[in-house]
Amino acid sequence: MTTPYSFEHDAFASSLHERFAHLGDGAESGTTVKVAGRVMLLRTQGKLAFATMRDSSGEIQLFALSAVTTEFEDFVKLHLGDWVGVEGEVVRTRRGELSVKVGSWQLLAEAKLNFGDKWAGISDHELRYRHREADLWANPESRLALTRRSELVRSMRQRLWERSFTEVETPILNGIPSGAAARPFVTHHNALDAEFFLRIAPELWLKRLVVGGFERVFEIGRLFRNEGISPRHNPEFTTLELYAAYWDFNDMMALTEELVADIARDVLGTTEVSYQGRPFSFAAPWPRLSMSEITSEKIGEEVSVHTPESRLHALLAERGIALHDSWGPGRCLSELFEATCEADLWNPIFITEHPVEISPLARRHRRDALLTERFEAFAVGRELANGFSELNDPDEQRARFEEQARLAAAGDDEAMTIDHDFIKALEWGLPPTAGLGIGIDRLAMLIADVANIREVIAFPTLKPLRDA
RNA sequence: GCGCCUCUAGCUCAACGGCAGAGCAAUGGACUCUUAAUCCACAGGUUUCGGGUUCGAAUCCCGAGGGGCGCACCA
Repeated sequence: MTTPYSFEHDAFASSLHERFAHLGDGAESGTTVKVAGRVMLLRTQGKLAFATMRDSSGEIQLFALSAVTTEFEDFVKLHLGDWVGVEGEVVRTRRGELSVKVGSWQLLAEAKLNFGDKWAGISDHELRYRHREADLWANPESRLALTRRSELVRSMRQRLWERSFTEVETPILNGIPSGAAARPFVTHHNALDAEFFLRIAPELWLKRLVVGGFERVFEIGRLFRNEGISPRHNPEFTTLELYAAYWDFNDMMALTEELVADIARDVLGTTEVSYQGRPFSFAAPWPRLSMSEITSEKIGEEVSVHTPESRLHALLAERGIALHDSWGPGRCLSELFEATCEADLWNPIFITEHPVEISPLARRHRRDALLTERFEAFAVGRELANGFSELNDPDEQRARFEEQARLAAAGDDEAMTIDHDFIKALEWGLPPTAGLGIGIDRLAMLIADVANIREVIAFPTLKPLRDA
């Protein structure tokens, strides 16, 4: 069967429900519209037929009558899932359902596969993720989650543009993986006969743009980390990273909480929501506690990077955490925090003043040289954002990289690689600058109220099927 | 990478050591206001794959593969 190359439609389901809300039962509007979408349900009744048609906006009933509808015999043979274009009058049936009384209609495309049980939909996770196109039609909440994500990103861009940030794009193929501590994916460029790494963070490139004079830049883009997959981890994921010249980490925390609360209001209309059945608030300001403060409070004794290492080791041992040779007091404190506090941080909170030992790109704290002016925002027990006053001293950055190289030599396969081009950039002068990173997928999970990161990724990474 | 759970018709699920079933979808038919329409009829399967135990395996055991959850890694 030949189907048309185009169909000119002039109405959406949801707009019809708005425009004709006051049309009485059994009344005819006198208005003819053209709508298009997929047949989701079909009820035939002799010389009448009722179809529920869904488009991107919602659903509208199609009311076909043998006396009115062209090719009525074919209409009643439509399959669930078929795409149709319909021209007809807007009416409300005697039973009160707003409908398009089908005059002429066209089959736009046939669905040769069905979309699952018309009541239960598709619940098999594997089928849903491998064939999201079917999931999206069978399960409206799947489409809603991806729509929320789209609205989130749109809001984020608008809110950053409003604040004079410039959106940029930086390389995904990198000669060295830099800007974070993570295992990279490796690929190969044939013509250059060179090894490339998919980026694990855009951080160093973005700071080079600040050196170049972009005082406020941001990038929303895909990162790739060669790590385990879990309900909260996809190997490719999306982050916002931004940098603002002349700001410090306090300024950046203020932006973070405002930005996220604004996004919640833009997308959901409120900052007060629930996540997985539990109340949750995006409202700013968010509490601020240093890593040392919250950990001390939690374990009931004062701990910090100045605590004797023997005591830190004992506290770790009490909690069954295996100590690694390379861990100094900073790493020990961080491990203690993660083990005792992180999972309980439900509403957004800033944890600040991370040890310099675990923050090779952050500037030393102005009041304590063992700490940095860094913050992480946590929500629902997970890290939501990370930011700091940027280290802008090239000599110290070189020394920090060299320390990372020592860790790598000692067997830490996630220690940062030394980036000489970045050090050179700092030698041209990076003004005082603060940076921020927010995991878009993680934030989308909160906004969409879903438990698995795959729900907010259209096509999440799955193990390829292979022949036995 | 490790542990636990899981895989039955296109979809949602039964059967849990004794003939592999239902609803929906599909197919044929009835029906002029349906709402997961209803009714009648018909069809649909190497029970993910490969071994094993047994008189007999969807069911028990071993292995492989996919998926879910937890741990590890991490955001």
